[in-house]
Amino acid sequence: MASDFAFESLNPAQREAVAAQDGPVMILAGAGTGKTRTVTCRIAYMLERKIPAENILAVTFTNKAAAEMRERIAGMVSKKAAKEMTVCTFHSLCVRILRGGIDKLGYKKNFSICSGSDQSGLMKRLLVRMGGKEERIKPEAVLGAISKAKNQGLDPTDIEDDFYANLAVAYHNELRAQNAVDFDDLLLLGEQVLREHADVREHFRQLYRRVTVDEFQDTNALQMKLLQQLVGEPYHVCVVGDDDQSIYGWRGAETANILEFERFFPSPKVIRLEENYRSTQAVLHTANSLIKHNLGRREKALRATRKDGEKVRIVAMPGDDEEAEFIAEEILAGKSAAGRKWEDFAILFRTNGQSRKLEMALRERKIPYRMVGAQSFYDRREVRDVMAYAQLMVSPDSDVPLLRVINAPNRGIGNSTAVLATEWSREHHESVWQALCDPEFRNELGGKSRAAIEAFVALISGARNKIEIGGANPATVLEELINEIDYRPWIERGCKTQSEKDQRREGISMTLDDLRGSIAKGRKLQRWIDDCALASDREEDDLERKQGATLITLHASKGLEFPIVFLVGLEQGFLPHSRSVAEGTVDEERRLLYVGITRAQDELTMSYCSQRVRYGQTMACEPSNFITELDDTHIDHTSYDDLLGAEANSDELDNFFGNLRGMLDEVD
DNA sequence: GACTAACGTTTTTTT
DNA sequence: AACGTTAGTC
Repeated sequence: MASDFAFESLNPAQREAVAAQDGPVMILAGAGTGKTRTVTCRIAYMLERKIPAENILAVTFTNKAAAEMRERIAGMVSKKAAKEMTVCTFHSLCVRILRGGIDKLGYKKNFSICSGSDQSGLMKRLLVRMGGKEERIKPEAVLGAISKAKNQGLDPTDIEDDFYANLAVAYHNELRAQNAVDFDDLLLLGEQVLREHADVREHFRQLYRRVTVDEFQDTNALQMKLLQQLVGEPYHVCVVGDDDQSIYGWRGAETANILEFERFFPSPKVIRLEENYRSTQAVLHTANSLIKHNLGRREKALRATRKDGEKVRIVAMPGDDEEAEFIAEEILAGKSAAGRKWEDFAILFRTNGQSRKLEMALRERKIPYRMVGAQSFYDRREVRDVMAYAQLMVSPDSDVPLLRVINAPNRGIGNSTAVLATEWSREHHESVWQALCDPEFRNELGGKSRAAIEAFVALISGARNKIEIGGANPATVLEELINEIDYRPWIERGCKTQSEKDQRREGISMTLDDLRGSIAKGRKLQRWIDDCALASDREEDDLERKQGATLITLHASKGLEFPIVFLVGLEQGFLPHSRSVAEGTVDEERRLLYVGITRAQDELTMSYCSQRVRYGQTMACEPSNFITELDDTHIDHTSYDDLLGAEANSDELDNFFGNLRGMLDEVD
């Protein structure tokens, strides 16, 4: 037997999971049952058994989760082994597969990945071209429909709405012409190349002999197909998940994958982890009483290993201002009275828009906090622009980045010229870049535009030559280019506040530094661009560096835990969200709340408001129906007013609520 | 083509 | 309330 680094600290079910190394394995791991620990131990044990690290693949849901898992394994076994394993998302796995074999599908190997605002920009142009502008269709709506179809394994031309189907075709052709793919194409083409090319398939099956898939409840039909291609006999595949925590149905996730796993991978060993180590009995009981209301789930007996603990509080708030103030004061009080760290507190909400008042309340009290989510770093304008220039260094024929920066900063190539160039490129079946280089096209233009275009072409070509012919460091070349075009002054001119300016400047330098670091590690420019496109993860370093209370959406909170949790906005329309009510997906909202509740280790406070400001207007709110579904055994129902009255005797709080009243009066 | 002012829209969740 | 888009002006 191996030197059991962890065996003795595991419970019997966890031990069984670690020991079950061969053939298909399904681990059904309820919230807080030590899932990550079990999975990392299981992989560490593989390494212990001298399975070569390069044969191990672990697929996670986010890049951050991948980094974490790798780190934890590194802590248990050798750093070297952890480095040699493949731990990544389905999407980055597919990039890996496609960088080697996409030419088999008729793409050039230097394909680019179109994501985020570039994708919306492309769709927006298509809407204009195809006359969908009058109907005020949102590009994101079309992209969403296309994405959904692709992930369900449908052809986008099958989309019900004819106009959408046409747009889907145009969108696909456009990407195809640019040798570009979107996120969904990565999976689609990855699966296709494995399915159609036995040599590629065998290569990867030989390479990844041991596959683990985390957060399996969030995989969709397409990812399941991919997994089937990737895993051959004798099916050393392990999936880990919890159907109660499936919250990505809107992205095509199918809990059916959990139920159907055994159909694809015969007679799997099924192991249940049901002992919850995270939460108090009060929290867990409350969570269980809620999730019970979902039909068609795998019944689970989640057992608390901890004592009852503090009662769960449900607080009725007059409005969202009071809610924010109350929580901020609670954090302040909890920090000093109970000796908690800022990091012990988390505030969970349904939509990103709900964070603003909370942020303000925290900032007023100088409570440090970190916002997880919100706008992705990589979708910030200046970052996108810099990356677009980087991409032009690699492949100037990519229209999307080219059109993005053709006039950023302003260089005298306005919209009308850009449209002319695009049309010319379409007529001549070439890229926009090629059109710009074409003397015939230039002759069509006025002298001013022509000179501007010639300068632009010279700029990009010059930079490309420095890298390709001169062998210069791409990071240096890009930095010089950014300086040469006076990008910084231009972007700063559009800023209203100083902090905005600082932010932009920081974004630019962080991007350039990141590239420099990546190049220093010996990576190619293309690789860096790929990593950025896939890492829609937030500023990871920033996240780890920054200390403080956590503000986070319910979705992003999955997999995390906090000693003290505030869950706000339990109102009809927010939780469940009105859209989910309309679409008949309230079950998923219930799971979302379940995920939120089970994040709490020691204390949980949920709140709802009678009114809330939306679109600058005050609106009345009803308490969420979910509240009535909860079992009250461990719940303390109170209201803002109750707490005001009850705490009136306490000196330190007296002041606070006095102040609060004062503020309210001012508002009124 | 660039800049400004008025207008209208917005808020689900993310690889 | 705040942001992005659009129309109108120089």
